[in-house]
Amino acid sequence: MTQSVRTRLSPAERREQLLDLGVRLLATRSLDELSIDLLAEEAGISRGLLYHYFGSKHDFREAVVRRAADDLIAQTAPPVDGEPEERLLVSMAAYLDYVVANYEGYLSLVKGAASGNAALRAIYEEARAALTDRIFREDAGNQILPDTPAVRLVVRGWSAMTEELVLTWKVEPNGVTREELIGILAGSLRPLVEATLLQP
Amino acid sequence: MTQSVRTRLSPAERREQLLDLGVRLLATRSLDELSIDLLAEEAGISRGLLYHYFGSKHDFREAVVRRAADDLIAQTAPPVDGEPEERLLVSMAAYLDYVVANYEGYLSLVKGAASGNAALRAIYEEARAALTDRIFREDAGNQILPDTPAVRLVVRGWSAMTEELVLTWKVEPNGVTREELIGILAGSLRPLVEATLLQP
DNA sequence: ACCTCTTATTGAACGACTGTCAATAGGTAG
DNA sequence: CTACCTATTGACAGTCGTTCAATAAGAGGT
Repeated sequence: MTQSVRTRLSPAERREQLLDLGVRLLATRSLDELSIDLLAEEAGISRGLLYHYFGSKHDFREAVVRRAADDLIAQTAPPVDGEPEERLLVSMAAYLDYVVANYEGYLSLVKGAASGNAALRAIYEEARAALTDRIFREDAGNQILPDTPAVRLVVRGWSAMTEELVLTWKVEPNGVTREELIGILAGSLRPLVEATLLQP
Repeated sequence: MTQSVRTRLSPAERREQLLDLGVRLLATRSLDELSIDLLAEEAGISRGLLYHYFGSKHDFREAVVRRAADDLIAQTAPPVDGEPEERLLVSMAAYLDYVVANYEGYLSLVKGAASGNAALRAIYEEARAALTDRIFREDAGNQILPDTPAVRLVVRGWSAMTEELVLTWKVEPNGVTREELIGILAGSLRPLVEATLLQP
């Protein structure tokens, strides 16, 4: 991988190469093991060049995480037609399949977000908001999901539950099938909201 | 804070002092901002001494997180008598109050666990297992919660939801009262499990 | 083919931090 | 008061993030 000859790319190409490499490395290492040293060596460039394209290590990580989040949102876009319940099922399936297919990378995204950095957290929040806002949008007229603070809160909690369930199931399915899990995920939202609305 | 004179404590005392200081600092800084330098200066000792008591930075962090987790478990112990539903309510209230009172520290615990390190993750898992196992134990005879893989999975998800809701609510209550939140948390477990059992 | 100029790229240097270890000194037993 | 045990120190080596003046790749003009 060590490049003896200095190759000169256009800024756009180099930036792309470094971001792609960053996302790819995220599947093997965790976010804070993604050192400048490692990345420079793996890309066959000097450490200095990274600072030319991304101001700091944090900025680079932020760009990598943002790209990973964009991938997630793009690849789990819900279908535009069909019944609300059906679309929710398809959404859940897409999310589940994405996480299973990109397990390590997704884990790095989640960990990175939780790891304190405000910028990373914001990207993560944004991605999850994009996923849950779809649900409110899918429910035209807010018949299933009235838009109250408590319901917003519960939908957010349901997102966290979904994430936890999918990540856990990926590691230990324990006999639960993919279809069962999707059914549980999609089928739990309505009872949760109803239970919330029953609160005095 | 700089100690001009070298004070010699018994190993037990020094260990205790350092751990306490570590937990206290966790309320201000995040886990990976808890450097050896900072801690040594704050404690008025040399960096070397920290390595005498804890083999490495990771070991020290692990000890600090373990202490924080033990605190959480001890302070949220459920009452031994009363109806199951009532005990669940009291448990939830204790958990909520603990998180609100120790918000920053609890956040550091959660972040630390998510941050990749296997040892930290294990401590966190252990703490959460202690919290959820209580629920299964409270439900004598497993009338509400049959002990199946799917139900185990959902209870785990419900834990994640609970954590998310409490942390979010602490920052943005949005008009939801403490009692409402506790009601939502405690009242959501049964519907969730029932919806799960309905899955074909 | 050669030259020129822009700018992508380098590598040395600095500071902050983790980790190691032989030397030092506090306190206690005798 | 002395001697010994060991808690504690401080200096040193290695790693990593970050900066910046110097270098050379490659395109465009002649």
